[in-house]
Amino acid sequence: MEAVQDLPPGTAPGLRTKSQLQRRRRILQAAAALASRGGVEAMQMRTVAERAGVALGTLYRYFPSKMDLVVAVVGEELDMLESSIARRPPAAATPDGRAVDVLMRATRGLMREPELADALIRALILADVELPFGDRMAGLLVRVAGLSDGRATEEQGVLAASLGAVWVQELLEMLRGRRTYEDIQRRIEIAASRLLAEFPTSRVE
Amino acid sequence: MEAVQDLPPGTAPGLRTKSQLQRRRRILQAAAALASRGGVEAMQMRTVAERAGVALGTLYRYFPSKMDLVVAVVGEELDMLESSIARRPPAAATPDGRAVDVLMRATRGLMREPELADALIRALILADVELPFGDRMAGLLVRVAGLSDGRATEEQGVLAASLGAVWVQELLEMLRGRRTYEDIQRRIEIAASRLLAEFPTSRVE
DNA sequence: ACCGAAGTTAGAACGGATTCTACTAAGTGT
DNA sequence: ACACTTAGTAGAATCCGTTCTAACTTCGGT
Repeated sequence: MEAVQDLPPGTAPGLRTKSQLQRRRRILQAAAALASRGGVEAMQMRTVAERAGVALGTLYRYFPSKMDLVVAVVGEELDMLESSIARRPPAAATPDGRAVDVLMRATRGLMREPELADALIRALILADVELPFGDRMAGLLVRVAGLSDGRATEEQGVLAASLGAVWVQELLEMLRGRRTYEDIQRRIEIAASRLLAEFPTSRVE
Repeated sequence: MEAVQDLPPGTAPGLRTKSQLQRRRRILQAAAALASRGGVEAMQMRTVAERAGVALGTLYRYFPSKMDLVVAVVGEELDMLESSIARRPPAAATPDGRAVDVLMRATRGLMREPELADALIRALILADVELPFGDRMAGLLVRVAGLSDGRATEEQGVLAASLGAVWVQELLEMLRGRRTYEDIQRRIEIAASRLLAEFPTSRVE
């Protein structure tokens, strides 16, 4: 948990050779594939290593713990969400509408692989690691809500983070079978309308 | 072999003899004590059993998994919070003020035993178990916000649950060392003012 | 007082994450 | 090419949650 010196925990900084990048990719791919079947429990470190054609020790060199691995997988998913949003930005007229749009798009994405989603969300919450997940999601929401990109006020940041928290909670409830997609949509809309509607200062469409 | 029907997983229903109640109490106490030191990892099932003067198998008979044990410990903490609130209800004038009051009181309580808090929160979020935690906290907030006790509208429920989600998230951040008590207070106030201020019926200001 | 069911106990056994060891392969500077 | 640090491999070993076993108690009913 401590001595993580220069290995790539997050995205992929100092990987020297090409074969290392490929190893990393193979590992992440194997992990995601396994998780999207049986969930966390199917994604066993031995199995991931084997499936990635890598020794167990090597797997642990790349990802010091199972959590780190899961966090990395989540990071990739987030990348995909962000690029999807860049490709087709939310069109709703109001800030809260756009935020709901993004969150529900992410929800649909996760629902496609419920086992994976379950593993990811739980690991995220558990992680001791530096995970810019909340921050990243909040930043995404702030941006998407159409607020001044660079200079969101603290209040805006707090509100976006709050909406993110609510979303995560609802996802968890869904994974526990206590919410349907429609439930989540309705509830997120309610929360978003309170949290994000008409920001104090600037620009409304 | 299968039909293990009425063992006390949750609170404490059908415990026959007095000695069983005492065993249960000793177990919970040992668990809480251990967790309030080294956190989850210090609260090992073998250690709990030993410290409670009970065989490992017995521990597992009372609490079928570590999670169940943690959930039970949390339940006790919640009991204490609720009775504390009954004893000295929040005095603020507005619904959101009262909610903030309750949440910050709970926060202070948890801060007193950070390791315990950490273990509990994480386990709770992870738990597959039926845990009326979110519901219980949301119900508490609804009640405390001074809304019609029995007949909170769906919207009110959603908003209270949302505030609960935000609070849990902030607690997690605090346990990760990324928030101070003051941070949390400020952020919860911001979220609460949006989520709970001026419920349909009673408008202030 | 006795029987059978359910509760306890000490301890072994199992499974999966993580760590450790001893060894081999690859890359780098000279 | 040569020494050397670094990365990778196979597999044993360790740790902890959980399950299983076999014998011992406790308790309620008769």
